[in-house]
Amino acid sequence: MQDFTSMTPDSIGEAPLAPSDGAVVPRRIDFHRRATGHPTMAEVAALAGVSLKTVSRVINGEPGVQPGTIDRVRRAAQSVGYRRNDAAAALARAEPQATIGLIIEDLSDAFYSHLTRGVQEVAQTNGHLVLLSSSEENSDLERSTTLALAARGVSGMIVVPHSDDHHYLSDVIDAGLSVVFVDRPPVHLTADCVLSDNVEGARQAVEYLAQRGHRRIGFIGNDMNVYTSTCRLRGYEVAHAQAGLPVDDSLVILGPRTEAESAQAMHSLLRLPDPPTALFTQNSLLTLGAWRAMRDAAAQVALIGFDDFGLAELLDPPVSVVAQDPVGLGRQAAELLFSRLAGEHGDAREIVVPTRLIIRN
Amino acid sequence: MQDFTSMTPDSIGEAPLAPSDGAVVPRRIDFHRRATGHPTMAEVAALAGVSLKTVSRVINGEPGVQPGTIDRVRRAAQSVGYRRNDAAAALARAEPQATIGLIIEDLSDAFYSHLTRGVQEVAQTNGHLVLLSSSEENSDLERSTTLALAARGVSGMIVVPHSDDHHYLSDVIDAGLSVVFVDRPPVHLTADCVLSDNVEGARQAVEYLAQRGHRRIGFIGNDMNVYTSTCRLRGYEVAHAQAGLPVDDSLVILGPRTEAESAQAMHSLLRLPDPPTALFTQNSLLTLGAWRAMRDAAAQVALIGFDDFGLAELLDPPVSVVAQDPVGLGRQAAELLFSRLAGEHGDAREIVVPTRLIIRN
DNA sequence: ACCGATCATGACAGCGCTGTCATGTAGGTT
DNA sequence: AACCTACATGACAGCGCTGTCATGATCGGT
Repeated sequence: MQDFTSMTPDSIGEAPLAPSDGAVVPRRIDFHRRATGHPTMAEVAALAGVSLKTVSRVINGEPGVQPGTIDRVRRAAQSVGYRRNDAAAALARAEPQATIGLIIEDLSDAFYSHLTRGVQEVAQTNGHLVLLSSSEENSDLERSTTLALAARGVSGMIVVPHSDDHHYLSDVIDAGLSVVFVDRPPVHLTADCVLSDNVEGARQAVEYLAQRGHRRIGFIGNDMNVYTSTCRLRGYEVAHAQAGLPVDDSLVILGPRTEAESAQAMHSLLRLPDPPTALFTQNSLLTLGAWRAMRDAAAQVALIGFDDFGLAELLDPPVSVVAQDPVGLGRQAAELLFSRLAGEHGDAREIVVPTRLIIRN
Repeated sequence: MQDFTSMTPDSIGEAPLAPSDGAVVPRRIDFHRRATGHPTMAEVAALAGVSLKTVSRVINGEPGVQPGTIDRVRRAAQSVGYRRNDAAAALARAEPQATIGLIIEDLSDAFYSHLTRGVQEVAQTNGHLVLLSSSEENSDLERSTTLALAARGVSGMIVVPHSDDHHYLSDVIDAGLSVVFVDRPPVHLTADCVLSDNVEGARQAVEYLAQRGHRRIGFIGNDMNVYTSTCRLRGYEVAHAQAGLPVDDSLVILGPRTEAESAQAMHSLLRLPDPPTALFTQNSLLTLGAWRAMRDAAAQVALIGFDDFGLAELLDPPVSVVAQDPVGLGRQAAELLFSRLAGEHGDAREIVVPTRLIIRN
């Protein structure tokens, strides 16, 4: 402490000025520094009159440095606004940076943004940052973006997969990178994944309708290339089987992807000689389309949609839903990932997050 | 090409096995490699029988390598699943990684998730990834998270500021890091920023109401600590002035932050001896609260809310709004940031993104 | 007063990669 | 044949940092 005051002025004044032995002295060093912007540990060390390693010790809170020295280094660091270069630190430690990658389809979709929030939350508690990337429902982009994340040195990643084949990921996984899939399982690859209970959620909804006496229950869903569609249709079928109801194929419409297409599908259902008295829709877009069609036709059809959406309760009539828990999905996926990062080995796990039937009326 | 086939077998078989000069040979190297996971350029080089630098040339597509060599290196890289360590590359180049930071308050808010999408889009086109961080409306967190991003070596960052003082950022900015503020301007700091046209948007809405003959127009808004509140209230006042209407303070309620509080505020307005015939609300949460209160009271009050929200048109009655363009805000902010990164200097710029009055009825 | 133990500190190599410069080789010129 | 000019390739230092080990100083014990 006491030699701090007597020492600092010298070291401060001296070290940074040093060059005095020639005219061709590379001022480049100084110049270079400006390019990167940040001051380095070496500069702090020179300022504080200690070795680089001692600065490293202080910055990282390692023990075995005298209080006086700590103080001196801290002040020097303060005075030049030093901040550690995490990338370099990670490199030297031969470990990945505290960052996890997240690949989703479309952030403007509420489902994904909530999922992202869940991931972000858990990442933050674990002192990690989230490197975000959007696949825009494009398989090539998903692939390249995934590999880009891997190259960026993330510790692990969470993927909402879109492409049909995640084989390309096995290299990355073999190389020690943990990957957790969420919302849909990986294809051609076994890996951790976190899913909504699609079959059961759909089953419950349709069961509810059946219990209320409905015998003709329609289904509007995407085409069967989408994993969730398949599951939710299965739930619909299971519920029928359990209720002893036959599935009438004319009530099952697969294909619509937009709200308008769904509305059209609903109109065609309503025009049937023996139209459905209830309807189950497979996602919120389709739900909304069907709802519109019902409203326009002033039809009295009981509706339950998969996936909740804002204001569903404020519509007239309000919309009952099978609510997923996107934030929970994200959280669980992140927690699973961090448990892997913490060294938990063992077989790939599949976590199923329950859904909740919300009847609004 | 032709010497490739004759050469590969040798080099492949030989190089990795090399150690044969002692018993104490550090197998640790091999061990270490497994820890990081990824193979390195050195390994690819050994495999291909070339120098590390040549591998670097091939991987980075630098010119001046013979086609045959390129091929050999490519195959070697393929065979071990090589992927470059971007962090190390960035370090060696003494430049930041191709990553921009984004700090927002809450991803589960549609406004922010759309904004994020805009940023993400532009980042992707520019070959950058987005490092996401949430401030959770907590100033300390905003501060620490911002500095964490800076330490992570982002090229620049986009901030939706929450804290009242961004002075702490000036160090970072001085160090050469570009920062763009979005949705709200920086405080105690001049820097680039991208804003919605809050005053004008609000003014237009209130002007519209006034033109429709309304003389008593209410206002429900947050307290005045929030930048956007201030602006939107100003727009309300300006419209009154232009229409020659007095502002009746009993019609202006500041403070509500939740939907319920807004509903309460609306109820109290309706109980006034001379209640408003129209209402302007300052954000979608407050809009919804007021709408609920109006519906519950079966009151006939013309409503325009700032900020659009999903399904506003499906409500009964539908809700007119001043729509912002959150994706556009994000895009513009990112574009401004990239123009800075591209070397565009000059004074701090302020970009104002227009709003759009959407009358639904 | 001597010796090993304890402690604070520093020197140095190396993380995985790139920039710079040196080296060696093949081809063309006189 | 001697020379110069590309050109392909490699050796080496260094980006900013950390781990390991060495060094010198300080201390108590006998």
